[in-house]
Amino acid sequence: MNYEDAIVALADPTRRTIIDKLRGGGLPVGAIAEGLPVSRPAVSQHLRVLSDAGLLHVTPKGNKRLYSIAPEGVDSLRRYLDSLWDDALAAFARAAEDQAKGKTDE
Amino acid sequence: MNYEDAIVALADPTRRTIIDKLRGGGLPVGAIAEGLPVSRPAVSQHLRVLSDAGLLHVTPKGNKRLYSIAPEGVDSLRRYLDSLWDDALAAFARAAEDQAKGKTDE
DNA sequence: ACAAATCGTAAGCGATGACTTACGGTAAGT
DNA sequence: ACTTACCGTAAGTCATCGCTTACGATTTGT
Repeated sequence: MNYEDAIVALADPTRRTIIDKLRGGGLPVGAIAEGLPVSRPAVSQHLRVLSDAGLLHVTPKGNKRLYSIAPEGVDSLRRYLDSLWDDALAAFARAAEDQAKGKTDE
Repeated sequence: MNYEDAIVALADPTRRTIIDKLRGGGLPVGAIAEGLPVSRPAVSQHLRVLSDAGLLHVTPKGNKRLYSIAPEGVDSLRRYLDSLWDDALAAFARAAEDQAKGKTDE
């Protein structure tokens, strides 16, 4: 999906700890909220943001709702950073080369 | 450095367009602000945030100041997402396996 | 059928953040 | 030396965001 929503979603520290809790696998809302310093509705709101950003999958399981990390969402961000990484390295190499050629001014 | 500051810095759309402008190489503040819908001081503030996050290098060049992307900062975020990507894939595979084994409930 | 559990949503509040204008400071040009 | 260009910082304003409490909906258990 669009990496822009994903990066905004991951900018919040509470949402990152939620994501970290889901690294081992899917969890219902109650288990996610357990131990967190915020209320359960707050967690629900965070889960909404993460889902809208394409970072989470939701599977209704009877009474509960299982949230799990969506690999595709993570991958969209990964690809953005990879392209940024490539360009940054290329620009850095070019700058170093210019520096070696004595192009300190211009 | 710490990927947390980096992800917060990249969450802002204006800061992302600034980063995009620097993909080709270092630029002074004036050139960066040119064409942007915000004032030059606003750009300066954004550059400060990006620098503090370890995403930019600053090289004073006489009158001007050249800002360029710091590959190390981008890499810190890349590593975080790679680890998240690995865990997400593993959890996904495990969930698919459990599903195949008929563990739909429990 | 009734009670309890699980969860999402609405409304309201306080804090953070992005922006503007105004100003000061340093380097380059004449 | 004086002016101009380039840039960072301070102060203040306005919108956005994360949080809480209160409530409603749906599902499970008795």
